[in-house]
Amino acid sequence: MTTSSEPQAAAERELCGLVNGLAQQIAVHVRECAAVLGLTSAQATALREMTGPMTMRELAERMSCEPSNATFVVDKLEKQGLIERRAHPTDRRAKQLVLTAEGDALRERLLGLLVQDSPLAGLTAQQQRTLQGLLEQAIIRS
Amino acid sequence: MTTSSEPQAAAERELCGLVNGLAQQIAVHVRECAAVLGLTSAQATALREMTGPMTMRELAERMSCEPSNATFVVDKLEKQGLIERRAHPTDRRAKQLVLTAEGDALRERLLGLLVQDSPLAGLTAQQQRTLQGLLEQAIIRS
DNA sequence: GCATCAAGCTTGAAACAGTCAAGCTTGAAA
DNA sequence: TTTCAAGCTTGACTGTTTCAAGCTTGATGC
Repeated sequence: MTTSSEPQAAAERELCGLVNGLAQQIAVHVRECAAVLGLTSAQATALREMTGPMTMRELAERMSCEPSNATFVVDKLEKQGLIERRAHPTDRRAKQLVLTAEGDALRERLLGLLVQDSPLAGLTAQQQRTLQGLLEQAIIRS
Repeated sequence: MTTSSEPQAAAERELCGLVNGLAQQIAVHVRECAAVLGLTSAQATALREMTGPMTMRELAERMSCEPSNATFVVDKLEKQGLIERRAHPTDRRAKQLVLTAEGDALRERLLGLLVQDSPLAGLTAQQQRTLQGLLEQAIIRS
């Protein structure tokens, strides 16, 4: 049995479960916020990652999915008039994605909703800072 | 603009993004570990939650999904000979899910893989304990 | 200049995930 | 025993995601 001989592994398992639980709660939260604005989860993720003009590939990487998937999601956002595909200024192969005025406004509303009542609201400002530090370290390392 | 007048909100946004990033990394990690064993993410989640015999409903709750979805996933696991639907000892309506010997062995391998190279491996034991405390508080509150 | 290969994006097919409504069997309670 | 609720399954449907294939364009080497 690895259980009794390696308590460290057991602790990591438990922590892994906790992070998974939090991740799931956040996923639900994102879906709910997105639904309020008439978006799906994937669309909300795309909108959230659109911090500025970028190419399809960049967006796909930020969403950690295939470019073909990004194509699908951007299609939907474009149909809703939230995003535009423009010609890339220097690379004629690439598209430059730009949020429209409505897209930008909706993005602001989305970010507001995401913060509100988030699963992290139960932590104090100090605790949030601590958590942020740990997360940054964990993410950078991997 | 809420940005300049509310620095607190900006900090929460950043933290929210970090948690989302970690959640995504973990999702990718789970998928990769599952793929090594010939499983999908949902199948791996089900296997991970099978800490012992339980009903379909219990499993669905642990996976935080609908029972019909659990039916779908258990079907796949059953086809692979990893899990069995038995008659429930006291309630004839319910099924009792039990891992087969192969299912149990695969579960052990999965848990091992999940811990290995997890996005949390970059933290010390002490940091992991701190993180665990914060996550427990965040999850309980919401 | 031109051939070749790689990069960026799209398309179509397919699998997977997830919800919802409807239906069946069974348990529990009036 | 009648009625209602619980457990599970099925089927239809939507959304997500991946993969392979194909097109255009950029970059590299001859």
